[in-house]
Amino acid sequence: MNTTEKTQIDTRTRIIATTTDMFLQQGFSGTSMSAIAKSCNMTKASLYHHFDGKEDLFIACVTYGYTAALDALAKIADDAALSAEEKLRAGVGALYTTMITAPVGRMSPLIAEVSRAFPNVARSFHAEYIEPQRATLWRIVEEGQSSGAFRDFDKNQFFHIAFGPMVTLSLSREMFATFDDLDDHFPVDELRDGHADVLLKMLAAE
Amino acid sequence: MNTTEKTQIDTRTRIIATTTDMFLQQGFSGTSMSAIAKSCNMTKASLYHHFDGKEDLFIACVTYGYTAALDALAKIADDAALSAEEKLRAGVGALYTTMITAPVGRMSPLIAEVSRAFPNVARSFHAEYIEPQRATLWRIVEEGQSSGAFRDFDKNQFFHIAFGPMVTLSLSREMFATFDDLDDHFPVDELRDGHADVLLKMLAAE
DNA sequence: GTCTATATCCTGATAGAC
DNA sequence: GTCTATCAGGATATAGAC
Repeated sequence: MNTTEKTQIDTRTRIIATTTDMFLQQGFSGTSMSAIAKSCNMTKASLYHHFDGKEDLFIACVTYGYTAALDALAKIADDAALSAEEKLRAGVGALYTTMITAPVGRMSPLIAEVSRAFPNVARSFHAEYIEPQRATLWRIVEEGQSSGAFRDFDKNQFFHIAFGPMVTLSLSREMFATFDDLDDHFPVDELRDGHADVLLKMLAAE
Repeated sequence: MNTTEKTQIDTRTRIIATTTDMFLQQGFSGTSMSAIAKSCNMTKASLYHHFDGKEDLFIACVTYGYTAALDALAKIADDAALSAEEKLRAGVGALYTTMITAPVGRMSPLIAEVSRAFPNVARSFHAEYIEPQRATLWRIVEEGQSSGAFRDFDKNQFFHIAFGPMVTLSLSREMFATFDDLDDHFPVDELRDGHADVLLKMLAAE
């Protein structure tokens, strides 16, 4: 990799980081290309040199961090030292971290915002992020089932109860971000632990 | 009520219905006042005669149907012929209907979209819709607890597991509305019934 | 790769006649 | 209560020099 390529990548990454913050703060439509360029200390024309347009830039922001989030979950699923119950609890913890603090998770409401205008954004989000995540989590459940620790449970039903609360928590925290008592209303750690308890009890073999 | 007042209300209602559809289809920023006026077969100036501005119109759309949704749940909570378990199941059913099919529920992602620009929209949504809904549902739980049918359970924790899946389901269905196999991915009736089972088992006295 | 300058269009909102 | 006409500003995006 020569110097030019490295600089290109750094600039792109820098733009993505700045833009992600702005999208999360002000939404997709609320963030203009002019404002992004200004925050990146460059002109609009330069910005358009690095990204084809606003949609392209948005996709780059959403996609950035996909792999890190998926790898973290996969690592837990593959950890031979953990039991299925321990994996499930750790996996739920990792998912909460991703959804509440990582851009990928916090961007979900934004994806809903743009999904009608750019349906392919929603499609790729589903195919490249949602589905792999569900698949990895389900591997953990199946392992517990074959070892006799977990009972049979409908797959979609499990995802409904497993992902529902954490996605809603993320949405709520974005929605009520202006509340000064946000953590009293939505205490992440406490809700996460209680949620894991419910899931484990729900799956426990009789 | 004289004729003029009646006409005013009808026009307002007509605008609200049309606008709600457009907001749900294209988002808040994706729907312009010009487009709304055209869909209502009037000019922008006439539209501005009925509503102070876009924010005002949005609030009217979100608010429309509040009372109907809250009354439906309250009626179940007050039904003397039902046991706490039956009330909970019926209440969950009513909430699913509201969130999946009624504008109030489907608008949630939109409220997240505009909440940074108009924080008071989020505040009033929380105070006038979320809180009363939680309060009514919690009355049902408390009734079951005092009759000995339900065990003790942390309030926020319960809401986390109760509302999370249904809000996420609504969000997902808006997000992936362009999928042709939407009902295969997110079958409402099935997920609702399974969710109610989980909640009842979770609350069941030992 | 970054700049200045510009094109083109659309936005929310209003004034004032009827 | 509805209209025509218009405002001032901002949106995305591009052309072409350096």
